[in-house]
Amino acid sequence: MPRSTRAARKPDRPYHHGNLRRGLLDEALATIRAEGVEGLTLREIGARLGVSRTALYRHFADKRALLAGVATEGFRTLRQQLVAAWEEGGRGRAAFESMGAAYVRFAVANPSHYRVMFGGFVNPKACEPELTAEAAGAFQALVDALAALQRDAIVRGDDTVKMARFVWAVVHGVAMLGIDGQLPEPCGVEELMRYALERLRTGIDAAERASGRRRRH
Amino acid sequence: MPRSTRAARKPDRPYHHGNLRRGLLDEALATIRAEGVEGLTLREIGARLGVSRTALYRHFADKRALLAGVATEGFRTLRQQLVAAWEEGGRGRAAFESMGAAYVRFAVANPSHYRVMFGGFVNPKACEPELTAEAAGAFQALVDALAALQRDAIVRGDDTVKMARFVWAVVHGVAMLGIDGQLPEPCGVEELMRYALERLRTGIDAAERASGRRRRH
DNA sequence: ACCTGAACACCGTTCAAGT
DNA sequence: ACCTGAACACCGTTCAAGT
Repeated sequence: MPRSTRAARKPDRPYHHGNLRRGLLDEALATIRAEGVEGLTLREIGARLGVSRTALYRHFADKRALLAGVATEGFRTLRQQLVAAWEEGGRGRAAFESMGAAYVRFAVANPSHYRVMFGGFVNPKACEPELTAEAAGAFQALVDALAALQRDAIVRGDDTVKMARFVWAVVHGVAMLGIDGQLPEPCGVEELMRYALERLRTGIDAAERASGRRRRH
Repeated sequence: MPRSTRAARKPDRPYHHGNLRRGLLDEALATIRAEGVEGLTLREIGARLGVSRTALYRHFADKRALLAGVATEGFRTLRQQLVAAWEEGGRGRAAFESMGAAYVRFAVANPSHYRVMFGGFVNPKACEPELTAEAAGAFQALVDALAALQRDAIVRGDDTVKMARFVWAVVHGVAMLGIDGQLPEPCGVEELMRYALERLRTGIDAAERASGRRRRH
């Protein structure tokens, strides 16, 4: 009876499944979220979608390519959350720190997904251009924000990319240790992030630079 | 003919292989180093040691336990290199920065080993007490050094563990990004580490604290 | 105590065949 | 074009049996 909803469309495609690629990515992410990367099997996600276990190979070269797809979407979501934090925070220093908090929050809220993005399951050699582009996009959000702060002389005038990589390393380090369970109370991931932002601030403030220069001579 | 070298010992142990546990750990690490963690198979390391592929289960509960053993030895080596850098550097601020460099150098020189230690292959729940202890020992080297710097009023008087975790996050973040190939030139892992140490310094110097306080009011 | 060999239940991937 | 089903070469792990 719901046949009528299809009547207006093109002639029945006997095998379709709407968008199998989309379904595979969603199901893979759901499984990873629930059981971790090591719990992901192509056979089970095929079964869960009511599809042969080899149907996947029409949409992905192999399992690694599927994981690369999951990682790609992770970088996209991360970038969106970073940009949202930056803009909603008012594009100033407070907004920048809000970005850092958002970064760590994403990682802690999606530990398995984050691990797919950074755990070495996908190598960033040029093989996956979409993944490379999306990862670069997320990093660019950080660079853009930092450049804006530099324009207003809020942070040091160092090489922007270098400074951005440093900030990235800090939040990535906090996130990774948190995910690994290496930050038991007291001083869990949230308190450490708060502290890291404080230390980061006095480490990159433009005002600090002048007084640092003066003291050193 | 080399039978005589065994004559002086206890009666022949027909199955021995010296210390199979030791051999398994060495062979596992060699394989991981050469082919990555995902290239490690119990069958092959058994074959390489001229031993049945189930002999391993006399010494390790399962594959995870073997990996935990490899990780444990990684933390031991890391601690030794950190302590060596600290002591040979003269136990001062320069020595502390030398420790940071040694940390990143270890990770970059042994990427696959480092990933076994931090890649989520072993979970730090109380299941592996030896691993937990060795990881804590490596971290303690950092805490001890920081405490010494605090005693000489070289760095801020903040909670030592919190400060140590922050420094750990920084070097861990730099190391991880470097291993993942996320730090292409310019500004590779070495230059970033140099920059990170600079920013870290003006972030934790005791002198900075006073001037920071003054400026804020 | 330590090791073996066969067996079990799984896996990713290939490929000829179907619609 | 897209999907299937059988088959292949692998895997970690168990367990009764050997010495």
